[in-house]
Amino acid sequence: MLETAILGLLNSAPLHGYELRKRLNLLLGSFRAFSYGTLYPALKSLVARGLIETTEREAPAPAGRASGTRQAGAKSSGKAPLSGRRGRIVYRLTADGKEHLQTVLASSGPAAWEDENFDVRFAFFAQTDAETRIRILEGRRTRLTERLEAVRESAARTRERLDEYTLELQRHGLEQVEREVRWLDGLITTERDRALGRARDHSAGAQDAPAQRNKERG
Amino acid sequence: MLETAILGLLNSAPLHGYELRKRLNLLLGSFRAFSYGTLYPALKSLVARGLIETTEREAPAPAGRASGTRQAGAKSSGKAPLSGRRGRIVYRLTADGKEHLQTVLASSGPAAWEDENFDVRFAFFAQTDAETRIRILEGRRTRLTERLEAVRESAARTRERLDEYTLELQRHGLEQVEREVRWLDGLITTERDRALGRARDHSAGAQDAPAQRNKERG
DNA sequence: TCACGATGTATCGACTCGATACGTCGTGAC
DNA sequence: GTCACGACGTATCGAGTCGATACATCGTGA
Repeated sequence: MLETAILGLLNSAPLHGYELRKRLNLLLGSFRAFSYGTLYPALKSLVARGLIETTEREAPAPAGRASGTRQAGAKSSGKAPLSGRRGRIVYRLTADGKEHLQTVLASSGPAAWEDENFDVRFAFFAQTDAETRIRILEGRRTRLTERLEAVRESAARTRERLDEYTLELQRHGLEQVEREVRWLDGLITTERDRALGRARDHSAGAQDAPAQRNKERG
Repeated sequence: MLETAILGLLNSAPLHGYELRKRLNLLLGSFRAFSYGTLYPALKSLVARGLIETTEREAPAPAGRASGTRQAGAKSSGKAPLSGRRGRIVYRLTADGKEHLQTVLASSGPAAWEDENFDVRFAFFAQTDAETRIRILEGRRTRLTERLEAVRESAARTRERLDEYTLELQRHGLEQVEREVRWLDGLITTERDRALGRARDHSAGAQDAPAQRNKERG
């Protein structure tokens, strides 16, 4: 799923690795944080498969012996030769990459709503059509409800022999998941309303409020 | 941290791998789920370091050639020779293991409140003394507050160029962490009250209510 | 009788993280 | 002036982890 995130970000603008990682971790907020040990191999793989390409703008290396020991002395070549710091490697989507991204963003199978994928898919909902959005949200909701059920049942079978702290940990975990389900409910409702409003009456373009109208649901 | 969880569970009773994993995943609830690919190497390492030992009760292998190809034919040796299914490998804490576990449970350094350790430490709070519990809860709280601050600041610097869904994802992530902080607040309060009550007045043993009195703080 | 699922031990490949290395550049303390 | 420090920037390594899988036993029920 890192790959999808990379493609999604590069779809807006070409970026180099460092910036890519910053935006990635901003995008996913407090959910996940990818490290360079994950990012660079993924970039390499994407290049190898022709989905992205490197465009070495602002590279100070003249030609040949690119990453050699490059003797000191290039320091005096004036400051800011183009505009950036140093030879960064800027990545850009290829035509294949764009196509692949569209395919992925249009998919709404089980893979889209598993733990490790959902937040990335959600982050690019703006590039996903409404039907797919709803299907993914509903799939995610079902997935969480199932898990809730499994944990509850499993806990019911072994309740008596757990100490208070373990119990509290379980209670808190369940509560977090329940809250997540309610969050999804709000999003689904908003999406449905939007879809209906758009279909039924699209002349009065006033109530086009975005998806976070579900703030004050205690 | 898997190791601490294993030692903590084996401190109550000797267990075999399969049962250990079940309890592990019940213990950590919806937080984490360790797989066998993690569990068995960890067990092996613990045995090698002398913190746990195997006691092969209920083993059908007679002697020698223990894990050899064991020809079919042992099937007719009567059902339920002892009580269990098959030769399981039961693990048990050694004296060194008990000592090590006590040392770990008494520690309250930064390692105790990081993401990957906190829930395991919390799950064994019943075996941890009150002072350590409070220190870990407060450390965890500080950690989360710092992260909250960092994400908020980082988001403030780049707010304008994010679409509604990304924004909503961030908002939701922040809210989850805020809720976690409030949960910790409730636990810390409860722990402080308990410590005070125990010190000031320990004759009226009626109000010894456990730690989940913070349910209806919404 | 025999397929299936629960129980049980064990490993492999792929992925990810955190630490680290190496290097450039701007800034501010002294 | 210089030089330490931190931001920027690319890259890899070891350790830990997951999911899938393999293999084997046993009870149950079609």
